[in-house]
Amino acid sequence: MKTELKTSTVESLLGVLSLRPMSGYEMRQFMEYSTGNFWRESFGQIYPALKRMVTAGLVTVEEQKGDGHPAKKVYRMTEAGAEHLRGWLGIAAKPQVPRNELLLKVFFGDRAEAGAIAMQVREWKAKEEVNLQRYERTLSEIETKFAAHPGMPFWRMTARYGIAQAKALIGWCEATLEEMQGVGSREQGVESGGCGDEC
Amino acid sequence: MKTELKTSTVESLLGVLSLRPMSGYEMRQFMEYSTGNFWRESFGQIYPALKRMVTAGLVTVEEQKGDGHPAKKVYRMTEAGAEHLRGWLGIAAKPQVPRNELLLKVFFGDRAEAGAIAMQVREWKAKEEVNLQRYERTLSEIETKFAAHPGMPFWRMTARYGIAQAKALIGWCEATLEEMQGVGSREQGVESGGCGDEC
DNA sequence: ACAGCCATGTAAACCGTTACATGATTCG
DNA sequence: CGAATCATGTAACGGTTTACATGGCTGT
Repeated sequence: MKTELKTSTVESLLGVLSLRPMSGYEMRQFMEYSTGNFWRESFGQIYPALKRMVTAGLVTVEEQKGDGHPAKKVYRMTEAGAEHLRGWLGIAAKPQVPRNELLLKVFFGDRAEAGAIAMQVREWKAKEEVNLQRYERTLSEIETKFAAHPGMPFWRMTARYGIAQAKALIGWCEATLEEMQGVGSREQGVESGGCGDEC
Repeated sequence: MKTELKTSTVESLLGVLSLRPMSGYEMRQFMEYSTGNFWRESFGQIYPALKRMVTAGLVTVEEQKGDGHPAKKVYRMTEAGAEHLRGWLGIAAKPQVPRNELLLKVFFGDRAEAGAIAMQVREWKAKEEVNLQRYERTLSEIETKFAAHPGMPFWRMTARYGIAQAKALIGWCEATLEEMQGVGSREQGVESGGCGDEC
């Protein structure tokens, strides 16, 4: 029934518009502080997408000018848009190609200068600890400020996801750092990159 | 000192070549079963990158033909290549833009058909459980088959990362599913996508 | 014979960010 | 008056996947 979906820019914008009518500029701002930890769109994606969405009848536009601000185009989701969003919410998310540069560096850790990888793991741990605190603040903010909103339980779930993930990563960093104490990548000996006959 | 790095295709190939000389085809195969869970490259990236790497003096090529197989180009890392790899391993990994489509759907969960999101969380949990088992098999395989390899401790760390992550996600899925029992997205009432004045 | 793997490469399409261009308003 | 923010849009660039083109060898 649906033609193959390749990306979710349109759907993420519909999701935001399902909360209230907004301009493209506001949509980006909204995403930045709400879904910013797991989804964001840039203007280069948003404006062309909105144009297509109008053509497809998923949204309507209304220009607001002359009320003090610069001209603003307010988009409003149509019933067709709501249906499109519902349909998208019902189908499984496409699995994403995994790419984790830090893990790649860890994997080749014995090729690195001694201590180089451990330092990065420490830095990453510090960053995740900051993230964890932020997620926890976000969680309590969601619970207090949007207690009455029907979306609140779902927003809370996404915040808890961040918390669970951050905690797991911090734990992994600690275990990894402990193990790296006894390993010592390429202190001596392994000097040539020319590759002997290991493997 | 280093000119700005934009991507890590070249470095990932150097990492693989630091283990032993290989053809482009073999590099992809190797990545698929070793770093496949957090890093992979496609032929469309690999072959052009190898060409550039030869020009830059990071690797040398040697054509092997007439030994039964189709012609094969075996690449070997140079000392300059090893140095480049070491340099890259020493600098911090660029933070990646987060994109998690499932979380985006959870966030807009109250706009979905009742049960639609819960079903996806269940499916995701099942998938992560399969992953977890796979990571655990990988871990014991690494420990037994490569016990003597200097890279082993690092490979083991990446496997443990997968295990830690999978466990955290399974836990989150369970908590989320339990909570969704009491929520019930848009059973009745919220019919219009036209957006009232919530928010 | 045909499928499937080995092996290399190119071209097109797509996705996405960043920079640029423009201009109004607001606040210090 | 200048900087920051509001606001919309386009162009260029770069990264990545997918499909295509080619062909030999291996096993059933």
